[in-house]
Amino acid sequence: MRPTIADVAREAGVSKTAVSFAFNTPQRLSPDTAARIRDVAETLGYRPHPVARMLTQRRTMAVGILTPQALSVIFSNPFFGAFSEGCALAAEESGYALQFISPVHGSLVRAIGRATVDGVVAIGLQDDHPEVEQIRRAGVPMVMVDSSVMAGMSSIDVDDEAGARSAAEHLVQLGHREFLVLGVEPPPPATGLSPDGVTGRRLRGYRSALARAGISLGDDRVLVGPASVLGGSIAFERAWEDGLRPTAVMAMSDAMAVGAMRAIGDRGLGVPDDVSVVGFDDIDLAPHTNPPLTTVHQPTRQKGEEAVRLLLSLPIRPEQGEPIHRQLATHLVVRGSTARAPQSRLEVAVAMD
Amino acid sequence: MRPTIADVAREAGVSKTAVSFAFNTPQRLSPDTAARIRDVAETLGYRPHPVARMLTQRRTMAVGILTPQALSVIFSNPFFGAFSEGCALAAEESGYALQFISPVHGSLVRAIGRATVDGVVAIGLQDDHPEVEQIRRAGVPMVMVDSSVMAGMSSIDVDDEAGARSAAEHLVQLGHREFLVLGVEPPPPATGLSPDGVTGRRLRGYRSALARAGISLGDDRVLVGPASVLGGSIAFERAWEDGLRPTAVMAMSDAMAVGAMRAIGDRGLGVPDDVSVVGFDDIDLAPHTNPPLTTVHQPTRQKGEEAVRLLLSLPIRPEQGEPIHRQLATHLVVRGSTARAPQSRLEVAVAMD
DNA sequence: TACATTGCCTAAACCGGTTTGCTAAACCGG
DNA sequence: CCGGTTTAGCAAACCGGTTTAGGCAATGTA
Repeated sequence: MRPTIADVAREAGVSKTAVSFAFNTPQRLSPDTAARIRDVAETLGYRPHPVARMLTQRRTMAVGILTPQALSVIFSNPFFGAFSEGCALAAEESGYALQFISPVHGSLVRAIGRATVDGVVAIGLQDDHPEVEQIRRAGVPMVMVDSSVMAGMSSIDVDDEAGARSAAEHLVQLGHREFLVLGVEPPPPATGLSPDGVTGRRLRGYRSALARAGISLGDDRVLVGPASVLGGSIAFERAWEDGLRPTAVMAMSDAMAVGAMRAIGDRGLGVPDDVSVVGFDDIDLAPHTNPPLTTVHQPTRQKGEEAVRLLLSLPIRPEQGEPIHRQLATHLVVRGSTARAPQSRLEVAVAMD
Repeated sequence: MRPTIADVAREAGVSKTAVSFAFNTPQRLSPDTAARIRDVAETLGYRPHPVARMLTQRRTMAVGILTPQALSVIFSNPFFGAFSEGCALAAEESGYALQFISPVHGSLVRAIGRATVDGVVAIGLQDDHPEVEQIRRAGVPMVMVDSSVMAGMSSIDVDDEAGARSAAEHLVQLGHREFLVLGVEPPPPATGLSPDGVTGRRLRGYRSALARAGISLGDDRVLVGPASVLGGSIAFERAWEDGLRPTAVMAMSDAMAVGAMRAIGDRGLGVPDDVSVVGFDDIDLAPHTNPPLTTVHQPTRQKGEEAVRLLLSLPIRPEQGEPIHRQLATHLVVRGSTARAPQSRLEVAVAMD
């Protein structure tokens, strides 16, 4: 049986209070009493029970990272890894632990109900997510990342639209006219593509750059899928089977971009000679893909860091104080996966055989 | 103020017990009483306090993943991402949450002391880690992953030695004689390289294959560094500056292998024409690096899954029952980063200019 | 009619700590 | 030697739930 504070008190011949003091405010005890209590505790192998501590102190010293997707889906997404790293950095430097909150049996509300955290960083939650309102009512301080701006909630974002625009401009300048967009699919409970979500914002960026060049991007040229290598290659395959023959692919995640490159290669085409590909995120491995990936850089780690820092600076009572919104910059990084558009569609067709 | 069970009880005109029943064992209440209590709770916005619940039920429904490294270091390691994914899969299917436990101010014991988990999966803990004994005494059920076998502790491992051996054999068959090993550095508190740790086991594998070919691998040809792209390139640079001119690099992590390939490229050499590189792990992106990485595959996700499953099947009292050890297989995956050794050392020297 | 059973609900103890309010002894200057 | 201040430590209340051990009617049984 794990020893409790009462065991230590009995063994040391003092009150529970004294034992508590010995650990938390030793200066309220005579030095030798404190030392004796610590000794007894040590030999008994006593450690204050963290849960009991949380209950009385009314804080957990943990921040939660809430995602609408199952953890088993997102952990190997390098973007999420980098984001978590940033969160961890800021949390650790303030002595906070990190807890991941993901849907329990599909319910985020239930998950948040059983989470023992002092605050929550929510990433990728769509505003039309049916549970946001309930989550907000939970009364936990919260920072939204990569969501649409919500009333009363602080947020951290990046300039998705500008980033996407620069990607599309780059391709337009290279002479491309036939585009395919691979979007990140919102998790199940969402009904569709919110124009204010990340996917919507990036799409707007792509479209505005293309429009300026007189190109209109039909909805049939926008495919969505999970943000993974597999998701990217499946989406490209589907587009191909639908008869689309793009010379340029704009993926909203580097993982999808890599998947697209693979699918393109499987079709016997070359990147960037036959098809150009540009990603989004600029993950650590982007410079080392084959070919090196042209992509929109976003400060992913910094995003995590700032989110947690902002969260920890928030007042305890969420109602108080104005929400703070912060937007970080993005920029295009040109590497080897983009090149001039092939001379004619014919060439592409020939290359296919 | 967050409503408590007492508030609901008062409002509904029943006892706290009744409210508790309404949520946990409604069949002990008349249907309409239960319904009325739930209604009141709903309008008050009551949710049972998770910490209080943990305290009375003596369980947290969470499993901890313990790493000797700071989270801000490992989250963007794709290997760890995949491992976590496996853990998350097994945890989620049993309704458990996942918590990450990393050193607090350098102390793992302190970290484990404040962790509210029902069990721990410890990954990469060296047996000579000064705190293992204390951790064990914490009395939490625990499964060790990628550690040396410890008395009384269940464990999940992969066949590191065989994997490493197959990598070295492959290179020997390609005619290589000059090797460089890039090892994974154990985290700070460890004193040195334990022969029983992962690094030690893999090293043994490399050496045994080389020895069979009459090649001895001196300690000066084994460099260690952090398991990251940067760690790999720095380690290779150091070796090069020390005058080493290997034709084959064996890295104990894919991230390091990628870093080495980059450093090799920076020196004006080509992979695999001038230098062959083989990694370890087979991360998702390994097929998509430039060139595609030859590497030792290990079932990383499965390792996480099995670790959590084993943990959850363990008896509550750690002393009871025989510890279970399980070893998963590894195998070499040959891709494009390895080739026949260059004809002579001279060629390499020429290529340098 | 007396007695056991069942259904519904409660008071109080408990989980393992922290915090508040207080007391008794030691200490202090005058 | 006295009143006032520290110092050292304690008992009890508290955090917010769950669980145990009944209590009280209504129902079933002899």
